[in-house]
Amino acid sequence: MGKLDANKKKKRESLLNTAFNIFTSKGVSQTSISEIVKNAGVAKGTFYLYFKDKYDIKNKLVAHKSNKLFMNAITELEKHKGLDYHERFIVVIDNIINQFNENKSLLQFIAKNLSWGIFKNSITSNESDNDLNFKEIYNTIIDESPKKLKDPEIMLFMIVELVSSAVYSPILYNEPVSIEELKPHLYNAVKSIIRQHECDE
Amino acid sequence: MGKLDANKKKKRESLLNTAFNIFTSKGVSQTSISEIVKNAGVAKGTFYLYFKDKYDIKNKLVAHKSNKLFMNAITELEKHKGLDYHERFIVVIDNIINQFNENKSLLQFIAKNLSWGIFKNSITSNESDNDLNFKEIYNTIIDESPKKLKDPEIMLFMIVELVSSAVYSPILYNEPVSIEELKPHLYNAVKSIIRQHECDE
Amino acid sequence: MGKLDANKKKKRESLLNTAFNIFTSKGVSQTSISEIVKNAGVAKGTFYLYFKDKYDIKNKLVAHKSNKLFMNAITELEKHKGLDYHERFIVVIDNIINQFNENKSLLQFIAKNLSWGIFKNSITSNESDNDLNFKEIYNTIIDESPKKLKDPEIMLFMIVELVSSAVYSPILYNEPVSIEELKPHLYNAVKSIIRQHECDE
Amino acid sequence: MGKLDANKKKKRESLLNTAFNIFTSKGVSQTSISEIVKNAGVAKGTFYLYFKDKYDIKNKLVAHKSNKLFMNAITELEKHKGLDYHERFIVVIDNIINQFNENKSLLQFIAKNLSWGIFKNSITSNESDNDLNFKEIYNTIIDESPKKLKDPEIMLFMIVELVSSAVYSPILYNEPVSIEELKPHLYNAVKSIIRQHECDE
DNA sequence: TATGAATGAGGGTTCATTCAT
DNA sequence: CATGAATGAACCCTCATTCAT
Repeated sequence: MGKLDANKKKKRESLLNTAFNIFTSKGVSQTSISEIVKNAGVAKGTFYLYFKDKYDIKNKLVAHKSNKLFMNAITELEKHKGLDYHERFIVVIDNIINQFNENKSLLQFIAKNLSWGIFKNSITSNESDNDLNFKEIYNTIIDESPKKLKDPEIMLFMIVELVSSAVYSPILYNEPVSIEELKPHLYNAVKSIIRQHECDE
Repeated sequence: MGKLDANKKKKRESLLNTAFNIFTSKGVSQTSISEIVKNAGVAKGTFYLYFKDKYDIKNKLVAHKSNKLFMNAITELEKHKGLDYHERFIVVIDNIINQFNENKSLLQFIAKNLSWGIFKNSITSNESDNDLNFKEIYNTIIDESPKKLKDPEIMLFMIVELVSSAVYSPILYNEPVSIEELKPHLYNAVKSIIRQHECDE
Repeated sequence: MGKLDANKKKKRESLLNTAFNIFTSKGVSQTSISEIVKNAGVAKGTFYLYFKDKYDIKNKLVAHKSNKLFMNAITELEKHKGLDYHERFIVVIDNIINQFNENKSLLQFIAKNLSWGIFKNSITSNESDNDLNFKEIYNTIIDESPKKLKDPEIMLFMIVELVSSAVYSPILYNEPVSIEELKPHLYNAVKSIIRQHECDE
Repeated sequence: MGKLDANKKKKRESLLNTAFNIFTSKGVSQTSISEIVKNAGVAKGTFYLYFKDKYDIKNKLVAHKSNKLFMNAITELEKHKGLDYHERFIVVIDNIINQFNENKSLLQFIAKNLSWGIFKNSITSNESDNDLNFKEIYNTIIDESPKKLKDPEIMLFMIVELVSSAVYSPILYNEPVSIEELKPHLYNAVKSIIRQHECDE
């Protein structure tokens, strides 16, 4: 890679990082492109060499950040091969919650976009950025189950919605309880949702 | 009430109704005050006699609309005195879901604000608008239970989050399934969350 | 008319006059709205209260200025009731040429728009600004002729094109001759065009 | 000519052709250099190796295109040696009109610049492009006349202005009549202008 | 109270031009 | 010669807010 290409990459990265920081600190709609470029240390016109507009950079950030989020969770999962199905489920959820807990601005940024929409988009979209194959993950989760699952998609949907929605307030405001206090209840709820979708033989 | 007062009230109502319609059709951040007053048929300056800015009117609308939402659900609940505790819970949830289903722009408008935040705000805030006493409702729900509940607030929190999050996509996009298909699964999940919080004697 | 309305009119006039001056001194496409409002002594936003964009104000100026041009010529014509048809024709043309000669920036501004296009637009358009009825003038010119005219519209078209095109360079640059030197030749040419369209009986 | 020189010439030609196409399709002021180079398939910096700015390339195009226009007309004229003076005049005019009629974007592009200005510029300027000697043509036209002409320059001026102005609307919009309907009237007008400048002996 | 003309800061975007490669 | 990434001034336009009426 030549010096020029490296420089281009640096500029793009700088814009992405700066945009992420400002987006998380004051919201996307309150952020202006002027502010992004000023903080990124590039000229206004440069922004338009890399992104179409504010929403283009936002979408690329959402895709990029959530991709990393799931990648990390999958990596963690591979360390727990021995666990049973229900527990492996919890490992993934727990890892994601912990990532959010350690990086609250990440939570704030993708909270509104996470949940089912992201699964859908991630599976269908084929961004070059997107090196994670959600379809495969999805199938792996479903197929791994030792018992046959009734309506596995609905089950997964409800779990994703419950978790993504319920972690927000505890992590950010300790309301109504801290995330650590919530965890056992939440994981019990998840397990009971799974159990309800398992066919009895 | 004098004629003048009536006129005042009419202007305020007109602004609120118009703002709600435009907010739901094109989003809050895309709506300008100019557009609201033009459609409401009042002068620009008049807006500032009743509201501080766009976000003031938005917040008042959220409070007002969600208040009405719960009022309707409580009214419905009173028609089902005979049912047992779990079923009465479902009656409330079902009623709210149905309201959203029949008024999708309402869902879109308060979806992002509903969930636990609204309970909290509604309980603490003392808007003159706000004639519903959430605290009382909350206590009623908890106390009504025949069995003693462990951590009733966490239970309620998880139910509110699960329901408010999970209805959005099915109602608006039939994704991953229609709201009618989702309902039985969702209500089972709710019931099992309740069951987990009931103390065995 | 109240003080407010008077003020509004003054602002609008100021914008029109300023725009005309800048347009004629450096061309429409080289003129920015910023420059117009700065010289007119009003705020940028004010421009948009009165005009849609730069081309809106340009069109209104063209219509307004050419209207005045023809009005003056017609007024002059009424002083020469006794003259014969050909001479009355020349009176109108001569008057318009003299107006241009005394107001060279006017010539520069509407030269590109004058000619047949303006007749057409003026006849069809119904601007409230436009208090001159071109259709009527056109008919008057045609009907006044003592001899029957063949293809009167084509005759008029050629005269308008010849005159509007031929005066530009002599008035502005004295090229290839001064306008006064050109006049006799031009008027002879006009008369011979008319003569060719008169039916011999 | 070396391969490199050929390549240079090719780039320049590509820029000229592309610019002409875009200029005629959307107007000079609406065309950006970015668009020209993108369509010409060269880099942005390359434009500045050949032309000073947008108006430089425009002027070179006008000179080039009108030069070709007259060259073609002269070539045609040489096929009609036997005709008399008036008819040879008409042959030139007719040929130019036909060229415009077959290439309407050419008309649109040079219409505003054609007329007397082009004669003047073409005679005086000594562009390397400009291999046609207008001065010579001009003299030939004047000298060819069998009768002595009064003020031949004014005569030529009026003819050029009349023709160049009158063909625009008929060719592009068939207004007020088609160019074919206009031709006989126009040629009669031209002939009568010539006749008026011929000295009777 | 109610009005709406006026404001001007600040938004997004374009583009001619430069210059290191 | 040729490139195209980078620049930043300048563009058009919107809009929340004010204030004289």
